[in-house]
Amino acid sequence: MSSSPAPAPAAEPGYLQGLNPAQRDAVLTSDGPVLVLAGAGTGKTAALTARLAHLIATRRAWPSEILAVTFTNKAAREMRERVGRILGEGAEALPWLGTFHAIAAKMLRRHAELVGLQANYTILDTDDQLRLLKQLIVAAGLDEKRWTARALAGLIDRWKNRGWTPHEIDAAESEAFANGRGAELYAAYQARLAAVNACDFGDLLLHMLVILKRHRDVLELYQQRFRYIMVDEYQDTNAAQYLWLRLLAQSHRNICCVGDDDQSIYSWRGAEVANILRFEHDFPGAKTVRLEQNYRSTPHILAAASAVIAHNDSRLGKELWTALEAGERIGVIGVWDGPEEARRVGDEIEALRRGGGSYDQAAILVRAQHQTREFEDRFIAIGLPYRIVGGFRFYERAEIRDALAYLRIVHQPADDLAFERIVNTPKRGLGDKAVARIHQLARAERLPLLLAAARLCDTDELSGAARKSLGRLVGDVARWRDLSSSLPHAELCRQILDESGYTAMLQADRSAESGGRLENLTELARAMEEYETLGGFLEHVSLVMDNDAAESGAKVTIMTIHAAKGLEFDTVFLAGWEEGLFPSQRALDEGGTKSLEEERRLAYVAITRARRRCVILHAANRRIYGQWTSSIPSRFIGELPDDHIDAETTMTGGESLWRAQWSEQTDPFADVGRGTGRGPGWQRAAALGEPAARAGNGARVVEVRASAASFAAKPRADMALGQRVFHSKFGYGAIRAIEGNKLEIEFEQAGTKHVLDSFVTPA
DNA sequence: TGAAAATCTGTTTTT
DNA sequence: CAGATTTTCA
Repeated sequence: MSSSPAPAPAAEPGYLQGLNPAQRDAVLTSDGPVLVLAGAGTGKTAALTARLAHLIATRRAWPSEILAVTFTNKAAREMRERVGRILGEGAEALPWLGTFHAIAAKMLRRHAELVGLQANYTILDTDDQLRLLKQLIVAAGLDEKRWTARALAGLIDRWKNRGWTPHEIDAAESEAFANGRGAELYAAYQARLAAVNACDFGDLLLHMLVILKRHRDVLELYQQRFRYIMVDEYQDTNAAQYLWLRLLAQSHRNICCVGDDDQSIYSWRGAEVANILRFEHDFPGAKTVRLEQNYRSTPHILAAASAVIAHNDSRLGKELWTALEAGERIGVIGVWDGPEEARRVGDEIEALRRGGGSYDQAAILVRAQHQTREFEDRFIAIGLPYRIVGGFRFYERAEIRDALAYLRIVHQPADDLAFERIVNTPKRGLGDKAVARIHQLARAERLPLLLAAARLCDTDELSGAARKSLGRLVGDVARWRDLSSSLPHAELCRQILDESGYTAMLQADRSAESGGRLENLTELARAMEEYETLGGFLEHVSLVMDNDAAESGAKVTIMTIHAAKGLEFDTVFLAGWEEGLFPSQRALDEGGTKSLEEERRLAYVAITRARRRCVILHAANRRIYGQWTSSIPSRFIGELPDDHIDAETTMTGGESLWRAQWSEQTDPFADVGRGTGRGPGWQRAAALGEPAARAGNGARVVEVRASAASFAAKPRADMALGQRVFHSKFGYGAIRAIEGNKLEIEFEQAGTKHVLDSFVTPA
């Protein structure tokens, strides 16, 4: 930092300065297996980074001889930057620092042929994967409603996480899908993937695992190369990753795993806490280092978090301590309902702001993504700047995926899924029958769809128009492929979008969103400019799905607890601590103790994100799938020690039970809602005139009084001639005529349409 | 064939 | 309740 020379005792390298004895131990124990148990906020990343720097600075290994694995792209990026800062330039070239998936993808490009792929294989996203599985399920003569693609995808993913190839699935496992046909479908799926030269996420790891197992020479190559192996977030590794590491570490045995069993929150994704619990057994002679001094949180926060996690049984056990001042107790606030929760948090944040705090020092952490909505609504209303992490991702938008499909088919002609996606987008008169023909020929001749399509154009099987249109598409793709070697790919992308008619299609679309879509495509082409090759860009897209586009300005962060792992904020609001929401109903229903313990670890992660202040909220009533439900505070709140909390219940919240009881009895229509699971908030909704309140049979509640016929034809009170309205698809418009509940609306963009009143809102 | 209406379905968490 | 999917109608 300072420009003055380092003080006298600095015979030691800079990267050790500021490290405590335990951290030093972790850094300097370079050889042999090491397990670093790093509690929350104990300077794990600092130690890990210093260790990496140490290995390089002392010439124990070249940067290219170190395998450093992280779980997120963000963590990898951060580590690269920090090592770079310590070592100056040169560390930029840490070729084997990255996520498991990115590293596996890189290796697999080199050895693809060993598992029947070509080096330019496509990495499928979830959408493509589901589409493919659906086709297979239908082809197998199964009812796709009973046996969903989603379920099969989940199952196959689990198998891959465990490192099992199709023939390793035993009958009992296979039983889990379609009466024992699981393994058969898994095998068919893998065959299809190979045929279209593609693999899914799980395959990146599994294929490489298979290669390392079967090909001694490849294994030895990497065993020799990686003198040192470092793994971050070891508690989150799955079986396949574990087997991978064990194979690679065999020769040099210099493996250092950093993790915290109390922060293991990804078992649903195949992570096995057991990996960290049995490290010493797997690597005999392993040294264990515990990082227990916490630099992040106040004693109150730490004590509360420790008390909660102490309720878990299977732990390695750590005792965190801090030298910081006591600070504020944890706030526990009970409110009436979701909207009040959002209002309350908004108020608190504004108060913080008035007290000189900045918005970006505060975060709201939720259990499930849908909880963000309540806050978003409120913050829009009061104009509080916020940012939601996660949720809709750029590369998942339809127009982006369409554009990518065009690029994919140009890059990799066997990519049938990409072909299917674009063959009639934009519309070019190639309907079901034409596509079916192509499929037919492809299957018969064992050709990729694109080639089959080309072949089909030479026959007279298709009608004139379809044939001409298909011929044009096939020709275009061929031309774009030629162009791809000479044209910068961002330019190629723009050209493809124009020439395919995609841009024109969006321009012709007068709906409210089309403008944004065009902008997204411009942005896509711009993003491509940062990549050397088309293949490199496509790989980036599939591997780096994160969307933290450098948001500028001070904003409050709203995100899930999972997304918050590894982050810290001065003030943290933990919303929705109610039974059924957190811990989630699902964890309570299935999974038993194991998943409850995982929920508790999630609670631990949540609390330990806070530096100075942590506020936990719970609401007495919440609307779930549009139904009001009353709820009780989370058991985790009960596990917080009294000495470290300040509990506060708002008047309305405190009344909740009484009020619920009372209104159920006196409400004249109570029987309407009885047995439908509707909570006490129901008549609140009705009283406010929300048209959404419905009885269990789907009829409007008001209908109890009015006859169905008269109600159905009754025009909405808020709709009058000339009224300006908004339609989610057509945008803004004005009512030209009203006929019962049917409206004739002249839209500003989309022209005149006939629409039911329930589809528009007053603007 | 496409758009509008009815019907279904689902809620953790993500590389 | 909202988004996706399926069915219906012009």
